[in-house]
Amino acid sequence: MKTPLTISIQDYLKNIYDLTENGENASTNALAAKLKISAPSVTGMIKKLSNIKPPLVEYQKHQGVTLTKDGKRAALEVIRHHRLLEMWLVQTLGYSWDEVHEEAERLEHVISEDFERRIAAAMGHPIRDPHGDLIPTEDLEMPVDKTTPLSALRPKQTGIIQRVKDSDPNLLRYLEELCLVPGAKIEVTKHSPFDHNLTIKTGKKSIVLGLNITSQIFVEEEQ
Amino acid sequence: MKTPLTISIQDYLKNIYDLTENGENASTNALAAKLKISAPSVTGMIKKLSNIKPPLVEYQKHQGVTLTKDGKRAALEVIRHHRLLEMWLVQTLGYSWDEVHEEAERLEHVISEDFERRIAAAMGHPIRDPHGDLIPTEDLEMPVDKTTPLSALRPKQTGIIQRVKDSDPNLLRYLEELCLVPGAKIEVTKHSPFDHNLTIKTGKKSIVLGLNITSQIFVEEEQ
DNA sequence: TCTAAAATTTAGGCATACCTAAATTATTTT
DNA sequence: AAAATAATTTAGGTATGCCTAAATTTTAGA
Repeated sequence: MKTPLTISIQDYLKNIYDLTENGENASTNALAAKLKISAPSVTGMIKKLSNIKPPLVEYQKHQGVTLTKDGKRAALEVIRHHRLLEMWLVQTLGYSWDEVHEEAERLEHVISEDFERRIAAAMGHPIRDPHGDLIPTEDLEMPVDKTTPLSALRPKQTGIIQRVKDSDPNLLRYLEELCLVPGAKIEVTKHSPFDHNLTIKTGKKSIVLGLNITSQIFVEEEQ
Repeated sequence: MKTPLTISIQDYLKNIYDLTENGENASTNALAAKLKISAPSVTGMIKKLSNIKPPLVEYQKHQGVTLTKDGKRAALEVIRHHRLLEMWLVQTLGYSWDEVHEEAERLEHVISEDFERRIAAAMGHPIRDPHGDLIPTEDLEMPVDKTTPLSALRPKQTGIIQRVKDSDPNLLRYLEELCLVPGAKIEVTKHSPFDHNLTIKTGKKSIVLGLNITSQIFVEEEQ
């Protein structure tokens, strides 16, 4: 009997993908926090995912989990759905980039492969979603991200914003007001050594941004 | 504690709505057949739905169920989602009318009210879905259908196809080939009394249709 | 009207996916 | 290195929503 990829399982895989992108194992607690589920529940599901026929995760007690090839494919499928949907909602229904996440979060689990192909084609096979996150390709490869956190730039360096982490809708709304959105050209004009504040010039405006903001913005360096 | 409208419950309510549209109660077996679920499971769910705080169904043992006001509202909400989604999939993603049902069936349970409003507005608040089924209004009233089954028409009578029952995708594909789709003008030219076949003229073609087809097509009579 | 068939319900189970409390293992601090 | 703390797992439970088999009720036929 094949284990169906339930919505719960899809959510686990997607979040394990996120937590293991840096190369580390996903810890039980970190997963529990991301999924807003108790740690014992996570342990239970992890065990299950590591024991099904083609295992979806690699698990050693007390060591956290990583995705297997199969698990990674399944995770990228969900992530592709999510990011295509976000782009679709913004482009065709006028959602703003701070509103799309929740809607895509529910739709991602129920759309067909046919639907996925249709919206991808209708949008001309976009590379990034509205926040600039890279969209896994149709054959489920994750493109390599070559951007740098804005926080790493220093005065005189310039770049184009490619991506903003979409964790907080309020931050997104704030950045939109400041026109700090993907595509915007920026130049760092000042760096404050102790608080890590950066002064950014975008268009005609100059703005001072703290590290908790500049670490969420990723740019493609120019020159 | 509020009982959440789970996907299962939404499916029950929607199907009870269908089965009770004629004024009769929905029988356990009929519901089980429509939902493709065993009869005992249906009995169990029905009992639950009739016992929750504002009951969603009215139930008497061995008598079948009807929807309460609350149940009807919830059912119409799901049906509105379904029909708006079908229209939207056809209009914006090029789905054909025989393909949309399945996709809408899954999406209907997860879209937000915001999403509903956006697609309704984007399409100019359509009255009917691609099969001609009436779409419940935003305040969840079901418009009155004034169409007649094609099977009730007799020679010389003419009409415009408004609706085709969407139960069988193969029938839909067949009718599409014959251009018997909502909006098509037709004229009945012959009636065979014993087999109830009707000969229909549409455009330049004449077609003979059996009762199992003409009873699935609904027209607005002219003159 | 009585009986056979059909419809429905009761009884008892199962899988999924969550929970809390308690036990265990790992890590840090002193 | 022992003790304190943190992370994780085990144990035992719950709600949902489905199942089959058996009992019961209703309906319909002779």
